[in-house]
Amino acid sequence: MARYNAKESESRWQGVWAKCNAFAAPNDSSRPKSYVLEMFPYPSGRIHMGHVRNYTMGDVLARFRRAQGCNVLHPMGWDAFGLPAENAAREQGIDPRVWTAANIKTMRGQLKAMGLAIDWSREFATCDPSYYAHQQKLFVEFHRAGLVYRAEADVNWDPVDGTVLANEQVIEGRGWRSGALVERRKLAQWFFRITDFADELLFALDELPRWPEKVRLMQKNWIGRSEGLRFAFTLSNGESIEVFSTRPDTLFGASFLALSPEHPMAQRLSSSDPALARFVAECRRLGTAEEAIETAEKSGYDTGMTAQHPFDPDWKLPVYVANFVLMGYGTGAIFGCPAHDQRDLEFARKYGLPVLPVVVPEGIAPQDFSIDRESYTGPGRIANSRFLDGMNVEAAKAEVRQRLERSGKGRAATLYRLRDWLVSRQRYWGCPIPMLHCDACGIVPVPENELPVLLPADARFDLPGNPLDHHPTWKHTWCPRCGKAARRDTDTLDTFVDSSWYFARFCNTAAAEPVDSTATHYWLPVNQYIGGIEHAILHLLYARFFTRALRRLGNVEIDEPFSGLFTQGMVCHETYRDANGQWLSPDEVEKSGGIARRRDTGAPVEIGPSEKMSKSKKNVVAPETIIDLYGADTIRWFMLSDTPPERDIEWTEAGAEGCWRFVQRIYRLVTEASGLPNPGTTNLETANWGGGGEAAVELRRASHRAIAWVTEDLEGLRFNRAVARIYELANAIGASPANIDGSVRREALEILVRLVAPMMPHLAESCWQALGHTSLIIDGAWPVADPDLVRSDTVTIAVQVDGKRRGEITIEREADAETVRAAALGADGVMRALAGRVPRKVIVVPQRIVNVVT
RNA sequence: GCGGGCGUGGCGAAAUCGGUAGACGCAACGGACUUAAAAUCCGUAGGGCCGAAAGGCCUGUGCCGGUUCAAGUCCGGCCGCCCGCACCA
Repeated sequence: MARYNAKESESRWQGVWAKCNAFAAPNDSSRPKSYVLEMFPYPSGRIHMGHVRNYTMGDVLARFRRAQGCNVLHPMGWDAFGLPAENAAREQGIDPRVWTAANIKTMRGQLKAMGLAIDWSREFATCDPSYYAHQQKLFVEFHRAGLVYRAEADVNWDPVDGTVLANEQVIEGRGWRSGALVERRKLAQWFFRITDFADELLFALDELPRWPEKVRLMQKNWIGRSEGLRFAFTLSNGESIEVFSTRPDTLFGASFLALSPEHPMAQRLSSSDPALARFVAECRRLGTAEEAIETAEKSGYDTGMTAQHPFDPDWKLPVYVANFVLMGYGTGAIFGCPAHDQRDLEFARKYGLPVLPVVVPEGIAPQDFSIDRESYTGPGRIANSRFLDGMNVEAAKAEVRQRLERSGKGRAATLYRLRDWLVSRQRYWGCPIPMLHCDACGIVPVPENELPVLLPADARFDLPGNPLDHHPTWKHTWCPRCGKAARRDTDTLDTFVDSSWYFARFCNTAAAEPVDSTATHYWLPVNQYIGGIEHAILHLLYARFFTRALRRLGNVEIDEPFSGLFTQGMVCHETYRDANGQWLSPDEVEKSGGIARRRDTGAPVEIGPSEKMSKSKKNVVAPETIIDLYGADTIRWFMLSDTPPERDIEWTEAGAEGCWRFVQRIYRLVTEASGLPNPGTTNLETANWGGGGEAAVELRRASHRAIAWVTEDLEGLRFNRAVARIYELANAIGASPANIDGSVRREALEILVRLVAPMMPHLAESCWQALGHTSLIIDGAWPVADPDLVRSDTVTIAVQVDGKRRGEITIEREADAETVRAAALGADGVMRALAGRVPRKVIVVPQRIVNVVT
């Protein structure tokens, strides 16, 4: 019996596909287009199981769409700028270009070994000057359009990576990459005006039905839109201070004003008030230790000043500097209404300030309502508020707004949590910012005919700091406006800029312009984007912004880059530790009967929980090892089986073996089938139904049901269910009688092979050939189910007595209710359960169930 | 604290328009083939009870309660786990 030789088959078919350029996508076609994209990889060195899962899912979809007759764009590239290359240069003295190119070479080979249906002619790396040149053009265009600006701001400084970071890149007070505690610094930096699009980016989330709810919600929260009122209080020293509030309806419940310790006025006052200066310094100290924020008690410093209530000049409120007021949000100053804000309440209790409820829940008399430890933030009627009394919250908000606007003290305002995107990085291995600093002319963009600004090839990495900055000559140039000496900007762009438009460049990688509008008009938006949830905010928000910016500049016509988004789960594995608590890798461990031992010494090993594969816990399995052992189809099949794609999957050796057995099983079913008519000569009308006739019909039904189910499951990216359906069909074929009609068996086998093809493409080609075909299965159409075979003429339904299953009946699908009722009452188990009792009621749900109620 | 998601066999999971719970896979067990092993094939299987068997009965989807002829699915209240944001005015 011939075993399937995966290694031979896979390299052979990969060669055949490459030779006929099978996956090259023309930029125009009469076929409908489908753009399938997985998040492109960072060339870290080797592909890992996460990549395998990601690219397998995308590949199944790309091949499925291709079989359905689409012109499919499925490209691959490299997110190739970034710190690891620069760190390698520092640690090993390797040129980042060389390091990156070597990694790409290795990883490209590994991806090709997976048999991905990729148009490799479109491949590029973001570190290619031919890519970043266009990015520099876009930067200059953005600058001209006012979408880029330079500003001095309090920024996040990552002391380990030695660079600033955007807000999105600070996770729990730490740098997203280094994990170092982020410090605040005041620096002049470049920003993208993403806040210009805050409303668009927020509201358009509702028009992305094929995005996960979770991601949309995360983006919504990140943008953090709140509507309210900005208005001023007059202080006892004659100055005025502006606050922002979403609850102007509670203005008569105010009992204090509070400024952020970083507020300019607090800073100024502290210069003549040493006690305040000490308080501000203390807040700053605690502020950076992020763990402290969580538990930090509210505290404040009474400035001794008072503020006039906007509606009553005789009502004076104390003015504090308080540790819980943030300078980075709103105006850095608030009015405190303790009864209706928990933070204000805690503050008021500590300093003995009044707590006056002004919103009273419906049905409670104002005098019966008081606040103890919990503030009240629900709806209700306004009380204790003069002209607002009796109104509901919304009406009171509107009334306060109108009065303050009329008196010129305030105006409606919408605030966002979202900040502009800081894109400067004090690093070498990135896209140079094409800007010059001239003492006479100020900031001057590099003229287009001098682009690209190339990275110097002779940078030194043995000095601390930014290599571009301490390069002896690179930054010195001449100002294109006045001709005098000027300095290049020595910062490079955040690498998230590189990945914010690569999907548009894929549409035409040879275009003279950054974005070919004809090609993007044809291909964009991406029909299905697939990647990890870790980019829910970062990359996906930036790419959405970039697309809108490109549209504003006339480069693209769409608002949203990705009409469908799928976030796949991680790949996990059991963890192992020896008696000393040292982590062990799976290949150092031998398992039998649930007990694990060291392979070398036989010493016992403790099996830990399954966690995301990571080098630190050594629970990694290298994809190339598995491909080498079983082939790409086996690893692909594993990634699709059992676990829903959005959940974390656990890699197990036993599961991989099971997949390998199935590969062999399919091959055996195909190669051991006998009595098959030649391809194209089957005749299902005149098939010989004698002998195994009933079985033949059953097999045809199983085959066509499989088509219907697998098609539906692939449409919904429910790969695990599609896999289960394919197992069922294989089981049905295996269980069918040996003498079954050859035409029927051929039909079943061909359907099986075609359904398997997007998932295990090499095996499918080999089987297709073994079935006598000379064409490639990748050129075959997706099978279509015969509806008459999908639905059978009879149905088997359960019969319940008082809600408990007591029997089942098989009956004509279209039988009327009376017939079903009679059959149900006559069923064995039903008669027994009734034991002569007369049913009170019989509920018949056609084609589903019968329930007999006594 | 706020927001979201999830709790189903030994394990991954199906069943979401309320209608036979556990499809399919992994692991396990029994058997066949084999000198033996591998590979393969057949069979068993939520738990419990009755029965020689065929089969039957009870019970079961985190817990408590409700709606319904019927609840894994809907509603109310708990418990547990995971994720995101976190003093955002």
